[in-house]
Amino acid sequence: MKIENKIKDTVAEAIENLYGQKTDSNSVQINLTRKDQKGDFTVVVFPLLRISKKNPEETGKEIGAYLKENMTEIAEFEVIKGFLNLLLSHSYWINSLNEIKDVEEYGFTKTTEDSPLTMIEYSSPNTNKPLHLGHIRNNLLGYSLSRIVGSTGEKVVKTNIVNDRGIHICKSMLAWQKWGNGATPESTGKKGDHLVGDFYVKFDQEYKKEIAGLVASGLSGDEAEKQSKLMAEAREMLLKWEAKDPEVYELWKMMNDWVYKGFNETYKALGVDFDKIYYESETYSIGKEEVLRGLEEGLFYRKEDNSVWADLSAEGLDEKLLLRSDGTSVYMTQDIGTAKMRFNDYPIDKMVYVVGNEQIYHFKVLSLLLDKLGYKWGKDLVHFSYGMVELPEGKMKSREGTVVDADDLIAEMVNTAREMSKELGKLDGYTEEEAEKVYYTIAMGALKYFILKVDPRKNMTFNPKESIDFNGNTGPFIQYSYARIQSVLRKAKDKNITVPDVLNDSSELTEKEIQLLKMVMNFPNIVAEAGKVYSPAVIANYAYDLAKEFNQFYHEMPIVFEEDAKKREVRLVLSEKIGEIIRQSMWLLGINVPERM
RNA sequence: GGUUCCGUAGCUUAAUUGGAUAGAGCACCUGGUUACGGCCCAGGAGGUUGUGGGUUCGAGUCCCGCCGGAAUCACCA
Repeated sequence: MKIENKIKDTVAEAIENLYGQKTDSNSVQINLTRKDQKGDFTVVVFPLLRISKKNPEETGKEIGAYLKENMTEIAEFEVIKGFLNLLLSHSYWINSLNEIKDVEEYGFTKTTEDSPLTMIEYSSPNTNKPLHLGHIRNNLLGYSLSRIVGSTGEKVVKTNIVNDRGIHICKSMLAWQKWGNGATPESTGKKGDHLVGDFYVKFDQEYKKEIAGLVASGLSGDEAEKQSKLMAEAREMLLKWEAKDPEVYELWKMMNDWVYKGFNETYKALGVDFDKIYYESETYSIGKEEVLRGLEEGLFYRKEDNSVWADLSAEGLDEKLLLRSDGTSVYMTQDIGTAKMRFNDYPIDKMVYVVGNEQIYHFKVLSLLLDKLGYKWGKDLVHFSYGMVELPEGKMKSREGTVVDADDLIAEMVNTAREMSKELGKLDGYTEEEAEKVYYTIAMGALKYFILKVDPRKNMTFNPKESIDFNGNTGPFIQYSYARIQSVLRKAKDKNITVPDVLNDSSELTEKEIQLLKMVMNFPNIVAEAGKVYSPAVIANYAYDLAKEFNQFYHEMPIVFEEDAKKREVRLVLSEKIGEIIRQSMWLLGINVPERM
């Protein structure tokens, strides 16, 4: 049994014995003791005064005395201002370490056949431009979430919905036809997604020129947009695409393939992957069918102009368009279709959408619609929304060219990591290839950690320079701490120091060692917490605290050079376990740790 | 204007879900350490937790009103 629960039970028992009233042990409030106070666990006595009818000091003392009497684990207690602080014995801590030291994947819950299945959708790119910093946040959050949820005992399916159709893609295609001169990724040496993105930009430029010309000839802005020939051509192309016009369709396939190749490179560099990819071009027609089914069942209604709507005013929302008057589908229709396909493919218990917070309203509506259409997870689907990524210079705006390209950013991070590592020269003896791998690990650790450590809901500012710092609350600092532990363990091995299977529980522990053990044993709670609130940031902050605490310990006392064998053994086992937990924590964030750096 | 989210030190952020004196990092200033690795330690400065009320033994956290910022409210995706 977990010690927290044992304390709770015993407190309940104490109350019954002392004051003659039964209490639910779950209502007993217990926390880890604040760092600046003596003690390990704290029982909050205020809520118990109602029962004891005595002052906080007295109540705390009576309960404390009872606990000490009845629990061998408790060595001392102290009551301060209504808080009962309990100090556990050294042998308790060493025995706890004995219990967990050989447990693999400590803190993770294994999935079984009957585990619930959660599907996590993330990434969801458009195929008309390359990925940028905003997508990076999405991908990292989604991937980390899938690992966290998967470690709390749930089955996870990672999925991606690719927005591979629509007017925006026709714009790129049209620009390529008009001004591309047959350019291909091979002929230009450009990554496919970048090449297509260039034509998307080209379209926008030419379109603006055309509008400016029309306005100069005396039209108003609105009229000019209506009269634009370019836009008309793009729309015409979309209609041809929907009609599967062979020429348009082939062009669409070819350009999308270029983009996918490019995306796959970026995904690989980011270290993310998917179990199942859906394409909007395959789901939008299913969405239409679903909407028509809903229409037949009287869930939706048709307006005079033939468009189809859902009335959500009873739920406090507006009317929502589901099919245009010309019968074509909108964003919502496609998401309904995708949901249906997924539901057919997997026995989904819970659906999580990792999508930016600008779409909160959309997902509120989607949830209601899916519920109406009879999907059991529709009502409580989770829209994991996150804030924007900004730069120190200000907001990213694609029109103003201040977007940070994902590939550029990754390359820049690797360069910085290489320069810094070379200066420090700890990789002497590594081959070039091995060293490159380490640079990459550090670069991605910096990038990923910096983005994942902040509360997802908040808008964040990405500062490349700060993120790759080796000190402070950064990924490389944690990676460094891990590498340092491995270095200590190697040293122990060199000196032929071994540890017994079971540590002797009679040795004394220092404050620092106990503090570290407490943190180690709190790891399972942290994982559970992160899974519950869907927050990689919880893991990130924990990993940092643990690394920092270890570094203090490392500084304060010798490990390998400790003369007393019993002490040395405890410290080695503790160090090894902390190394494992740092590795696991970083793994949950999708970050690798190097043996040396 | 309606709805939703956010507001903590110069900057980036945390706070065990309502608990003790709001805790870190970066940057800045003193000093000390630096056996296993760049670490680390002590101290200084920096906070009316946007603001005013309310609930509570107890509020950064819950409720209400303001102020500021963001997003959204399309036959765009």
